Amino acid sequence: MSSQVTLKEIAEELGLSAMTVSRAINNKSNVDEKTRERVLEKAKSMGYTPNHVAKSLVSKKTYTIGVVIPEISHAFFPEVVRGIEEVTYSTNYHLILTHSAEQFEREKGAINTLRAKRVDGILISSSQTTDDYSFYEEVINSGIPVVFFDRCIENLGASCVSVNDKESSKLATEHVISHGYEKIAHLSGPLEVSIGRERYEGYREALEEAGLSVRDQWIVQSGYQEKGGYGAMQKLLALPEQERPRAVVAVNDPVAFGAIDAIREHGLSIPEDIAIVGFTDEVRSELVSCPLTTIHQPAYEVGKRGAQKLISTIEDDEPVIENIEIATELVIRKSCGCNG
Amino acid sequence: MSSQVTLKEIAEELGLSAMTVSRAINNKSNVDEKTRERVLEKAKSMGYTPNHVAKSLVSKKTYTIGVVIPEISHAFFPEVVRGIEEVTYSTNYHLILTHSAEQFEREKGAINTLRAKRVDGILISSSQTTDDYSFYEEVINSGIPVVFFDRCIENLGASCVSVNDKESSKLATEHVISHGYEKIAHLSGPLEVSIGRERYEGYREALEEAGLSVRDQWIVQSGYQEKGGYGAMQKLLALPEQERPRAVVAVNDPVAFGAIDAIREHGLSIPEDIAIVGFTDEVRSELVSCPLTTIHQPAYEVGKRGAQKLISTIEDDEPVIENIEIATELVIRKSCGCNG
DNA sequence: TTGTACGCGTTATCAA
DNA sequence: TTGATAACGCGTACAA
Repeated sequence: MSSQVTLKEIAEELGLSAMTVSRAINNKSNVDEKTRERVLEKAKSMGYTPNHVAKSLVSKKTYTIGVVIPEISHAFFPEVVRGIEEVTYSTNYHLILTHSAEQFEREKGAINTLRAKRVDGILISSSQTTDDYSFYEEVINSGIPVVFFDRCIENLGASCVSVNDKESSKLATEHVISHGYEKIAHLSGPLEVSIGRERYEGYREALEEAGLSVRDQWIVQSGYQEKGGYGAMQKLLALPEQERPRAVVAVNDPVAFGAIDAIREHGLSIPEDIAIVGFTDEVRSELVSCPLTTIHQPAYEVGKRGAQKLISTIEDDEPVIENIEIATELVIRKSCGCNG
Repeated sequence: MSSQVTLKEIAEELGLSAMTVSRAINNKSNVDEKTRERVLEKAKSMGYTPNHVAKSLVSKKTYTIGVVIPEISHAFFPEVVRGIEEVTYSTNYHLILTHSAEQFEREKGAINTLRAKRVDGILISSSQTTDDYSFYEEVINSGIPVVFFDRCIENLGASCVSVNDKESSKLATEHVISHGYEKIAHLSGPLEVSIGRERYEGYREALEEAGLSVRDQWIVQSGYQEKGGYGAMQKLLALPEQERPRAVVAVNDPVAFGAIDAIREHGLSIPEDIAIVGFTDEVRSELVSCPLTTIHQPAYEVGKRGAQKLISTIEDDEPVIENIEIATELVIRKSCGCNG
């Protein structure tokens, strides 16, 4: 923060008070037109830039929101950020981007610093290692507007924007079932986080309603990353052949890709030996050698709605807390063996 | 910015002065141990969060840097942001992300607000519609540390982190030439922006050194996006058949993808009828139906080095201004017809 | 060890 | 229309 021209300096140059200069620059009505012109000219020639830090100190408003993202590498999130950015841009807010790398400690640190920076609100997608809800409760109770997106913690008094995870997961699973598969495994996220739990429940419900057995050994925690998917799939492949699943419902696309690697390394092919469906529909999904059947998640829309909800929570006198669900779409490609 | 607990309030509760509380919280040595404990406990129970806005006003330091990105949708940039974030995280800075959508006016607005927010420095990748260097000059002369990345404006007194664009482009072009192609077109970025100009020059030099003619009609401005590549390629395809190029060097991968669409729609195939090389090596490049030969640009590294350079510019007493070039790699796939 | 005074750049308020 | 004063929350410099 290099030393900058201040209102006072402009005032001295002009033989005015800082207050008048302030008024002129902020287009207040009660300034003589000539005075205003003199001030504006001088301000320009001196290279004046208003100091928002000082403004924020008195106004208690920073026009900045914090965004907490668990994994920048997951292609879903940059799209979300694009949606957020579009909204903040048009509403004159700015966005501080933080990244928890799926570590709750890092996430807590980020949130605390965002609070210290007095952002006007925070958009959070919680990390997969989240376990301490009381932290969120404190944050929310402190009065700072919070909106969760994608990975939500509900019933904490904060709004939430996500897709209809459970239904979507159920739909994907039903799709697999309807094509005759019976031995269906699930690579799941941590069940503490909304998307992990809901997608698991969708999978489970689909199986139960179809009268298929839900076997514990077919439900393996994979986390949300490729590596986790790879490892989890290896566990499934290590099962005796007759106990091995014939289809896999993955919690998201990266996990599905990891699983696909494991399946191939095992000498099996997709979808002939094992069918697989994902959840996200990221860039790679339609391009990989066996295009992935998956749930299309409108990332941009999630970001946009999340940002809109946060900003209305910030600005409205009596903000409504709500869970917003955004519709997904089942995209049928080849990996489920139901098509082409 | 909800109303928050202040040092003064804690002090009143405890019958101390705000100063003592401040010292206790900031771990200064000259505080009685018992007092410190009382303060810390009270601060915690009252939910105190330090106010960085007030701190920044005094210290003239925000521990925040601004990042200006031309196009979030281009997969290169989220990777860059990941690199930046890694550095800011480990150095205790934060990152305000702005997006110019390739519009210079929007970029100027973003930079001005970042200055008003008193960020400690700005990382800029300029938009393709940039035409007014005097704006950058003013910004840099105002004393705020600036580092350009990827799309650089040189000789303005700011450091720059980019890949060796000219050499890389030359290398890619030479590769095409070495496989017998002679009619080689270039889909170029705006020549005002460093990468546009340098990649063009690399292309041109390669042709000249090989004794091939550089024909104006084979050099078409495409911008940096898919759509631009599509349109530019259509112009080339509209040429009389014998004047039509047999190979295309695209300024980046998105443009190459756009061009590929145009070529296919024209009923031609790649690489048989027209060969093409890109520049970026983004996620999709190896996955598309005809994998793209391209220059691998280490995006994460660019972000990391850019952030490091910016932060050292901020913190060093006598910062060195330099152009940092990061090495690329030619990745040979199928689209150039030279392989597999 | 603790406290007081002052300033950071700005604006709200009241007075001239 | 303009100006003086105080306040926002904190830390430096000095005094007690």
